[in-house]
Amino acid sequence: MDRKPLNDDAEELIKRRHEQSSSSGASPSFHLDIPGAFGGGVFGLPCDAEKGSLGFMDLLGVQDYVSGPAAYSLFDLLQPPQPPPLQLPAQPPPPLLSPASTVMESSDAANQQPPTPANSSSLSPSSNEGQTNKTAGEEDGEGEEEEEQGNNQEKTKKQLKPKKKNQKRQREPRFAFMTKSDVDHLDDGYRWRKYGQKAVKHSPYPRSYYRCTSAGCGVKKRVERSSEDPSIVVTTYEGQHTHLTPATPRGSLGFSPETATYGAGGGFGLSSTTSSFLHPQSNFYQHHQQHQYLYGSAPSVNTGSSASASFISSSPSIPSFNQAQTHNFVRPSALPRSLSALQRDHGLLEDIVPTRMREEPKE
DNA sequence: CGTCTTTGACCCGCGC
DNA sequence: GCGCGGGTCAAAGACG
Repeated sequence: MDRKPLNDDAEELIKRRHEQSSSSGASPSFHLDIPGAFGGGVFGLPCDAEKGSLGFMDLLGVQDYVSGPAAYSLFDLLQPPQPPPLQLPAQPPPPLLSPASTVMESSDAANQQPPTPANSSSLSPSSNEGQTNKTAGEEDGEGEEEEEQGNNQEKTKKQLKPKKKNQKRQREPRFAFMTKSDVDHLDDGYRWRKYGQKAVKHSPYPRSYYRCTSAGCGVKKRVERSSEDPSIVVTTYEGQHTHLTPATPRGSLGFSPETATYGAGGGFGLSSTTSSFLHPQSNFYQHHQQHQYLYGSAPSVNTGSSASASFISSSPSIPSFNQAQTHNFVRPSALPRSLSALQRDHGLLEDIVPTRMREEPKE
């Protein structure tokens, strides 16, 4: 499937920005203390969405950040309180809930596409991207299915897919978040199969590649530990889940789609009922308790718990998970400050998070 | 027995 | 054109 490195247009943009602003210094890291975060919601977004004042939205904010001080694109997008999509979880719920800093793909951001919750499956960036490359089913998500079916044999040889050279492959929307944890692979409720591991150039820690095991679901995620701060795990999700719940309630959360609200938002669902979905038994829950999530953009919300997480996203899809929260979210008064951790990260973050983003927003 | 992880090889895009 | 790095495949092994 996707073979293209993280070089989407967006990414390039990001990189450019990154270069441009590569200077900076350090920014204070965000620590979001979300009280119910881990106990209550999937991503720490407890039922009270509120707490959220920052949650996902923050991410969005970041996005803007990336795109430019100009605006809160995602924010705007999300603004209209949309009915919580209760259906497809488009985005994989990152173990943490509140994304702190998100970097959206510039292209998307620019387009400001409203996140379509329901469309999770089609997360298409509706705009152009989708068509451009995705044509023949090269996509991760749906495309994969086709490939698998039809090309299995051919594939045997390993990726032979003739791809059009002219077209650059577009990657699915991606978003990354950082978590402070001892565990690399956080259980986010979905089932993932590890399909590769690679050494990361600037990091002593390898990067692991996972794919959602659900049939037809091409969501992928990469997990990498920050070289600078081994305690930080950077997880990048790519694509949107085409199924409601974790593929198989096998080990993770054994909840059914119907009950899982977390899926509602498209992944990060933070619906008010979210809390119900976390079972104390679930690994997820445990993780929350054990890990700290760093929120890059979060101004201090805080409250009680000590969870910190940073979120970075480079995809338009992200919004999807926001939606759930959309109705409750509050526009962060302040842009994401900076992710100290991110700044240091040289791995995925580099690709995904523009330096600028990591820095303090300067106006 | 089925599923998942590990691991080496291969392919691709990009920079030089 | 070449080399590098990233991403993916798939066989083999490990595990429950």
